[in-house]
Amino acid sequence: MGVSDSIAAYILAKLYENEGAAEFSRGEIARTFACVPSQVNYVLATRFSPERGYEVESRRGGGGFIRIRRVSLSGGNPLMHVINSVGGAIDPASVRAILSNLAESEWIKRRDAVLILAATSPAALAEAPPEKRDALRAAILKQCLLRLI
Amino acid sequence: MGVSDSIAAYILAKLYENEGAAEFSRGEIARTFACVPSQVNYVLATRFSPERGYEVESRRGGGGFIRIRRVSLSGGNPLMHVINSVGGAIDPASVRAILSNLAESEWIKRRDAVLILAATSPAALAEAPPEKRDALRAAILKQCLLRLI
DNA sequence: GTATTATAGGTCAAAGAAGGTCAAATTTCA
DNA sequence: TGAAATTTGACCTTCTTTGACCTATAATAC
Repeated sequence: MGVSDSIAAYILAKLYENEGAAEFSRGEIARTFACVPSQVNYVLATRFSPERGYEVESRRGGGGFIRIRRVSLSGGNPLMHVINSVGGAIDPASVRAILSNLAESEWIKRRDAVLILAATSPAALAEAPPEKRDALRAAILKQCLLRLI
Repeated sequence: MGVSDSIAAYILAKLYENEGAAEFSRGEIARTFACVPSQVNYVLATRFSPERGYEVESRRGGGGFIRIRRVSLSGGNPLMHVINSVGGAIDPASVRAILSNLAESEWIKRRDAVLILAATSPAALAEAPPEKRDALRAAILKQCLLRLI
Protein backbone atom coordinates (compact mmCIF):
# COMPACT_ATOMS: atom_id res chain seq x y z
CA MET A 1 0.00 0.00 0.00
CA GLY A 2 1.52 3.29 -1.12
CA VAL A 3 1.54 6.53 0.75
CA SER A 4 -1.46 7.88 -1.15
CA ASP A 5 -3.53 4.90 -0.04
CA SER A 6 -2.44 5.38 3.56
CA ILE A 7 -3.43 9.02 3.48
CA ALA A 8 -6.76 8.13 1.91
CA ALA A 9 -7.36 5.50 4.59
CA TYR A 10 -6.51 8.00 7.29
CA ILE A 11 -8.96 10.53 5.92
CA LEU A 12 -11.61 7.88 5.44
CA ALA A 13 -11.23 6.84 9.07
CA LYS A 14 -11.64 10.44 10.17
CA LEU A 15 -14.75 10.78 8.05
CA TYR A 16 -16.14 7.60 9.53
CA GLU A 17 -15.51 8.69 13.11
CA ASN A 18 -17.06 11.99 12.44
CA GLU A 19 -20.18 11.12 10.54
CA GLY A 20 -19.05 12.09 7.11
CA ALA A 21 -17.12 15.23 7.95
CA ALA A 22 -13.44 15.80 8.57
CA GLU A 23 -11.15 18.73 9.03
CA PHE A 24 -7.37 18.82 9.14
CA SER A 25 -4.40 20.81 8.00
CA ARG A 26 -2.44 19.84 4.94
CA GLY A 27 0.88 20.25 6.73
CA GLU A 28 -0.27 17.98 9.54
CA ILE A 29 -0.99 15.16 7.12
CA ALA A 30 2.24 15.74 5.26
CA ARG A 31 4.20 15.49 8.49
CA THR A 32 2.31 12.44 9.69
CA PHE A 33 3.03 10.56 6.50
CA ALA A 34 6.43 12.09 5.85
CA CYS A 35 5.51 13.24 2.39
CA VAL A 36 5.43 16.55 0.53
CA PRO A 37 2.31 18.63 1.14
CA SER A 38 1.23 18.49 -2.47
CA GLN A 39 0.76 14.77 -2.16
CA VAL A 40 -2.25 15.53 -0.02
CA ASN A 41 -3.69 17.49 -2.92
CA TYR A 42 -3.08 14.51 -5.14
CA VAL A 43 -5.01 12.26 -2.79
CA LEU A 44 -7.84 14.75 -2.57
CA ALA A 45 -8.02 15.07 -6.34
CA THR A 46 -7.92 11.36 -7.05
CA ARG A 47 -9.92 9.89 -4.17
CA PHE A 48 -12.14 12.59 -2.81
CA SER A 49 -13.46 14.11 -6.02
CA PRO A 50 -17.05 15.22 -6.59
CA GLU A 51 -17.51 12.14 -8.74
CA ARG A 52 -16.83 10.04 -5.70
CA GLY A 53 -19.26 12.04 -3.66
CA TYR A 54 -17.05 14.33 -1.67
CA GLU A 55 -17.10 18.03 -1.23
CA VAL A 56 -13.78 19.66 -0.38
CA GLU A 57 -13.38 23.13 1.03
CA SER A 58 -10.20 24.85 2.18
CA ARG A 59 -8.66 28.05 3.40
CA ARG A 60 -5.11 29.34 3.09
CA GLY A 61 -3.05 31.49 5.39
CA GLY A 62 -2.57 31.28 9.14
CA GLY A 63 -5.13 28.90 10.60
CA GLY A 64 -5.71 27.41 7.17
CA PHE A 65 -7.55 24.10 6.89
CA ILE A 66 -8.98 21.48 4.59
CA ARG A 67 -12.50 20.27 5.20
CA ILE A 68 -14.13 17.29 3.59
CA ARG A 69 -17.74 16.26 3.60
CA ARG A 70 -19.05 12.97 2.37
CA VAL A 71 -22.06 13.67 0.34
CA SER A 72 -23.44 10.47 -1.07
CA LEU A 73 -23.55 7.33 0.97
CA SER A 74 -24.75 5.13 -1.82
CA GLY A 75 -24.79 5.14 -5.59
CA GLY A 76 -28.58 5.10 -5.53
CA ASN A 77 -28.94 8.83 -5.83
CA PRO A 78 -29.74 9.91 -9.38
CA LEU A 79 -27.90 13.19 -8.83
CA MET A 80 -24.78 11.15 -8.19
CA HIS A 81 -25.47 9.27 -11.34
CA VAL A 82 -25.73 12.48 -13.32
CA ILE A 83 -22.54 13.85 -11.80
CA ASN A 84 -20.76 10.69 -12.87
CA SER A 85 -22.14 10.64 -16.36
CA VAL A 86 -21.51 14.26 -17.26
CA GLY A 87 -17.86 13.77 -18.05
CA GLY A 88 -15.35 16.52 -18.70
CA ALA A 89 -17.42 18.72 -20.95
CA ILE A 90 -21.05 19.40 -21.79
CA ASP A 91 -23.01 21.67 -24.11
CA PRO A 92 -25.85 24.00 -23.08
CA ALA A 93 -28.61 21.90 -24.64
CA SER A 94 -27.59 18.83 -22.68
CA VAL A 95 -27.51 20.79 -19.46
CA ARG A 96 -30.99 22.02 -20.18
CA ALA A 97 -32.20 18.49 -20.85
CA ILE A 98 -30.64 17.08 -17.72
CA LEU A 99 -31.95 19.82 -15.47
CA SER A 100 -35.36 19.62 -16.99
CA ASN A 101 -35.45 15.89 -16.31
CA LEU A 102 -34.27 16.26 -12.75
CA ALA A 103 -36.84 18.96 -12.06
CA GLU A 104 -39.58 17.00 -13.75
CA SER A 105 -38.94 14.01 -11.56
CA GLU A 106 -38.56 16.28 -8.56
CA TRP A 107 -35.00 15.37 -7.69
CA ILE A 108 -34.25 19.07 -7.67
CA LYS A 109 -36.49 22.12 -7.45
CA ARG A 110 -37.44 24.23 -10.44
CA ARG A 111 -35.76 27.15 -8.77
CA ASP A 112 -32.51 25.19 -8.51
CA ALA A 113 -32.72 24.27 -12.17
CA VAL A 114 -33.24 27.88 -13.17
CA LEU A 115 -30.25 28.98 -11.14
CA ILE A 116 -27.93 26.30 -12.50
CA LEU A 117 -29.11 27.06 -15.99
CA ALA A 118 -28.23 30.71 -15.44
CA ALA A 119 -24.82 29.80 -14.03
CA THR A 120 -24.00 27.63 -17.04
CA SER A 121 -25.59 29.85 -19.67
CA PRO A 122 -23.60 31.16 -22.60
CA ALA A 123 -24.03 34.64 -21.15
CA ALA A 124 -22.35 33.59 -17.93
CA LEU A 125 -19.47 31.88 -19.71
CA ALA A 126 -18.91 34.44 -22.43
CA GLU A 127 -15.66 35.56 -20.82
CA ALA A 128 -14.15 32.10 -21.04
CA PRO A 129 -12.15 31.02 -24.06
CA PRO A 130 -14.60 29.24 -26.38
CA GLU A 131 -12.75 25.94 -26.25
CA LYS A 132 -12.97 25.91 -22.47
CA ARG A 133 -16.66 26.67 -22.12
CA ASP A 134 -18.02 23.15 -22.22
CA ALA A 135 -15.47 22.01 -19.66
CA LEU A 136 -16.39 24.88 -17.37
CA ARG A 137 -20.07 24.16 -17.82
CA ALA A 138 -19.49 20.56 -16.77
CA ALA A 139 -17.51 21.57 -13.70
CA ILE A 140 -20.09 24.13 -12.62
CA LEU A 141 -22.95 21.71 -13.13
CA LYS A 142 -21.24 19.05 -11.04
CA GLN A 143 -20.37 21.41 -8.22
CA CYS A 144 -23.95 22.65 -8.08
CA LEU A 145 -25.56 19.22 -8.14
CA LEU A 146 -23.16 18.08 -5.46
CA ARG A 147 -24.52 20.74 -3.13
CA LEU A 148 -28.05 19.52 -3.70
CA ILE A 149 -27.47 15.93 -2.68
CA MET B 1 -9.06 29.39 15.37
CA GLY B 2 -6.72 32.34 14.93
CA VAL B 3 -6.79 35.62 16.77
CA SER B 4 -8.70 37.36 13.99
CA ASP B 5 -11.47 34.80 14.21
CA SER B 6 -11.65 35.21 17.98
CA ILE B 7 -11.95 38.95 17.69
CA ALA B 8 -14.64 38.60 15.06
CA ALA B 9 -16.56 36.19 17.29
CA TYR B 10 -16.27 38.60 20.19
CA ILE B 11 -17.65 41.47 18.15
CA LEU B 12 -20.39 39.30 16.72
CA ALA B 13 -21.46 38.33 20.23
CA LYS B 14 -21.61 41.99 21.22
CA LEU B 15 -23.69 42.79 18.17
CA TYR B 16 -26.03 39.96 18.97
CA GLU B 17 -26.50 41.02 22.59
CA ASN B 18 -27.14 44.52 21.52
CA GLU B 19 -29.50 44.08 18.62
CA GLY B 20 -27.14 44.82 15.80
CA ALA B 21 -25.07 47.56 17.36
CA ALA B 22 -21.81 47.48 19.27
CA GLU B 23 -19.34 50.00 20.59
CA PHE B 24 -15.87 49.49 22.00
CA SER B 25 -12.39 50.90 21.99
CA ARG B 26 -9.69 49.54 19.75
CA GLY B 27 -7.15 49.44 22.57
CA GLU B 28 -9.52 47.49 24.78
CA ILE B 29 -9.87 44.76 22.18
CA ALA B 30 -6.15 44.73 21.50
CA ARG B 31 -5.43 44.25 25.21
CA THR B 32 -8.11 41.61 25.63
CA PHE B 33 -6.70 39.52 22.81
CA ALA B 34 -3.07 40.44 23.35
CA CYS B 35 -2.55 41.64 19.82
CA VAL B 36 -1.45 44.85 18.14
CA PRO B 37 -4.21 47.43 17.71
CA SER B 38 -4.02 47.35 13.95
CA GLN B 39 -5.16 43.77 13.99
CA VAL B 40 -8.54 45.09 15.01
CA ASN B 41 -8.59 47.17 11.85
CA TYR B 42 -7.76 44.07 9.89
CA VAL B 43 -10.71 42.23 11.38
CA LEU B 44 -13.01 45.15 10.69
CA ALA B 45 -11.85 45.37 7.10
CA THR B 46 -12.13 41.66 6.37
CA ARG B 47 -15.16 40.63 8.44
CA PHE B 48 -17.28 43.72 8.93
CA SER B 49 -17.11 45.35 5.54
CA PRO B 50 -20.07 47.11 3.92
CA GLU B 51 -20.31 44.14 1.55
CA ARG B 52 -21.02 41.97 4.52
CA GLY B 53 -23.66 44.40 5.65
CA TYR B 54 -21.94 46.39 8.38
CA GLU B 55 -21.36 50.03 8.86
CA VAL B 56 -18.36 51.07 10.91
CA GLU B 57 -17.92 54.46 12.48
CA SER B 58 -15.10 55.63 14.67
CA ARG B 59 -13.52 58.58 16.41
CA ARG B 60 -9.93 59.23 17.44
CA GLY B 61 -8.51 61.12 20.37
CA GLY B 62 -9.47 60.95 24.04
CA GLY B 63 -12.66 58.99 24.47
CA GLY B 64 -12.25 57.55 21.00
CA PHE B 65 -14.40 54.62 19.99
CA ILE B 66 -15.37 52.21 17.26
CA ARG B 67 -19.03 51.66 16.60
CA ILE B 68 -20.46 48.92 14.40
CA ARG B 69 -23.96 48.61 13.12
CA ARG B 70 -25.54 45.81 11.18
CA VAL B 71 -27.19 47.64 8.35
CA SER B 72 -30.20 46.32 6.52
CA LEU B 73 -30.29 46.36 2.76
CA SER B 74 -33.09 48.55 1.59
CA GLY B 75 -34.08 51.13 -0.93
CA GLY B 76 -35.15 49.60 -4.20
CA ASN B 77 -34.35 46.00 -4.99
CA PRO B 78 -31.02 45.18 -3.35
CA LEU B 79 -30.43 42.41 -5.87
CA MET B 80 -30.46 44.99 -8.62
CA HIS B 81 -28.14 47.10 -6.55
CA VAL B 82 -25.69 44.25 -6.11
CA ILE B 83 -25.83 43.37 -9.78
CA ASN B 84 -25.00 46.93 -10.68
CA SER B 85 -22.25 47.33 -8.16
CA VAL B 86 -20.41 44.11 -8.95
CA GLY B 87 -17.90 45.20 -11.52
CA GLY B 88 -16.33 43.12 -14.22
CA ALA B 89 -14.47 40.90 -11.79
CA ILE B 90 -14.84 39.68 -8.23
CA ASP B 91 -12.89 37.43 -5.87
CA PRO B 92 -14.32 34.45 -3.99
CA ALA B 93 -14.24 36.14 -0.60
CA SER B 94 -16.39 39.01 -1.82
CA VAL B 95 -18.92 36.69 -3.38
CA ARG B 96 -19.16 34.85 -0.11
CA ALA B 97 -19.68 38.10 1.75
CA ILE B 98 -22.33 39.36 -0.63
CA LEU B 99 -24.30 36.13 -0.69
CA SER B 100 -24.17 35.69 3.02
CA ASN B 101 -25.42 39.23 3.45
CA LEU B 102 -28.26 38.73 0.96
CA ALA B 103 -29.28 35.48 2.62
CA GLU B 104 -29.02 36.97 6.08
CA SER B 105 -31.42 39.71 5.14
CA GLU B 106 -33.63 37.23 3.33
CA TRP B 107 -33.45 38.69 -0.15
CA ILE B 108 -32.43 35.28 -1.42
CA LYS B 109 -32.80 31.82 0.10
CA ARG B 110 -29.94 30.03 1.83
CA ARG B 111 -30.28 27.31 -0.75
CA ASP B 112 -29.81 29.86 -3.54
CA ALA B 113 -26.72 31.21 -1.83
CA VAL B 114 -25.24 27.74 -1.47
CA LEU B 115 -25.85 27.01 -5.13
CA ILE B 116 -24.36 30.25 -6.39
CA LEU B 117 -21.41 29.78 -4.08
CA ALA B 118 -20.87 26.35 -5.60
CA ALA B 119 -21.16 27.71 -9.13
CA THR B 120 -18.55 30.39 -8.44
CA SER B 121 -16.25 28.29 -6.27
CA PRO B 122 -12.59 27.83 -7.12
CA ALA B 123 -13.37 24.19 -7.76
CA ALA B 124 -15.96 25.07 -10.37
CA LEU B 125 -13.70 27.56 -12.14
CA ALA B 126 -10.47 25.59 -11.99
CA GLU B 127 -10.68 24.89 -15.72
CA ALA B 128 -10.64 28.56 -16.61
CA PRO B 129 -7.37 30.40 -17.16
CA PRO B 130 -6.45 31.98 -13.82
CA GLU B 131 -6.59 35.53 -15.15
CA LYS B 132 -10.17 35.00 -16.31
CA ARG B 133 -11.56 33.47 -13.16
CA ASP B 134 -12.62 36.63 -11.38
CA ALA B 135 -14.35 37.89 -14.51
CA LEU B 136 -16.20 34.61 -14.92
CA ARG B 137 -17.18 34.65 -11.30
CA ALA B 138 -18.67 38.10 -11.70
CA ALA B 139 -20.61 37.09 -14.80
CA ILE B 140 -21.99 33.94 -13.20
CA LEU B 141 -22.99 35.78 -10.04
CA LYS B 142 -24.82 38.42 -12.04
CA GLN B 143 -26.61 35.93 -14.26
CA CYS B 144 -27.79 33.99 -11.22
CA LEU B 145 -28.98 37.01 -9.30
CA LEU B 146 -30.82 38.26 -12.38
CA ARG B 147 -32.94 35.12 -12.35
CA LEU B 148 -33.87 35.72 -8.73
CA ILE B 149 -35.24 39.21 -9.19
C1' DG C 1 -8.84 81.80 23.52
C1' DT C 2 -4.88 79.63 21.55
C1' DA C 3 -0.92 76.38 21.94
C1' DT C 4 0.61 72.17 23.67
C1' DT C 5 0.29 67.55 25.04
C1' DA C 6 -1.83 63.18 25.74
C1' DT C 7 -4.85 59.89 23.93
C1' DA C 8 -6.94 57.65 20.78
C1' DG C 9 -7.60 55.52 16.13
C1' DG C 10 -5.67 54.83 10.84
C1' DT C 11 -2.49 53.21 7.10
C1' DC C 12 0.55 50.50 4.92
C1' DA C 13 4.02 47.35 3.96
C1' DA C 14 6.88 43.47 5.38
C1' DA C 15 7.15 38.97 7.37
C1' DG C 16 5.00 34.67 8.43
C1' DA C 17 1.81 30.81 7.79
C1' DA C 18 -0.90 28.11 5.40
C1' DG C 19 -2.74 25.89 1.11
C1' DG C 20 -2.52 25.39 -4.50
C1' DT C 21 -0.55 24.26 -9.13
C1' DC C 22 2.04 22.06 -12.41
C1' DA C 23 5.18 19.21 -14.53
C1' DA C 24 9.20 16.20 -14.29
C1' DA C 25 10.81 11.89 -12.39
C1' DT C 26 9.71 7.50 -10.75
C1' DT C 27 7.18 3.38 -9.82
C1' DT C 28 3.50 0.00 -10.64
C1' DC C 29 0.84 -2.98 -13.31
C1' DA C 30 -1.68 -4.94 -17.24
C1' DT D 1 7.16 -2.61 -22.44
C1' DG D 2 4.12 1.13 -22.35
C1' DA D 3 0.38 3.41 -20.08
C1' DA D 4 -1.30 4.81 -15.80
C1' DA D 5 -0.61 6.00 -11.15
C1' DT D 6 2.29 7.99 -7.75
C1' DT D 7 5.92 10.77 -5.79
C1' DT D 8 8.57 14.95 -5.53
C1' DG D 9 9.92 19.66 -5.73
C1' DA D 10 10.01 24.38 -7.47
C1' DC D 11 7.20 28.21 -7.54
C1' DC D 12 2.53 30.75 -6.68
C1' DT D 13 -1.55 32.75 -4.19
C1' DT D 14 -4.11 33.87 -0.19
C1' DC D 15 -4.79 35.08 4.57
C1' DT D 16 -2.88 36.62 9.06
C1' DT D 17 0.19 38.91 12.20
C1' DT D 18 3.26 42.60 13.45
C1' DG D 19 5.29 47.05 13.73
C1' DA D 20 6.75 51.60 12.26
C1' DC D 21 4.85 55.80 11.27
C1' DC D 22 0.66 59.06 10.57
C1' DT D 23 -3.63 61.76 11.83
C1' DA D 24 -7.54 63.37 14.52
C1' DT D 25 -9.70 64.78 18.90
C1' DA D 26 -9.85 66.01 23.72
C1' DA D 27 -7.79 67.86 27.76
C1' DT D 28 -4.81 71.00 29.76
C1' DA D 29 -1.64 74.80 30.18
C1' DC D 30 -0.64 79.29 29.27
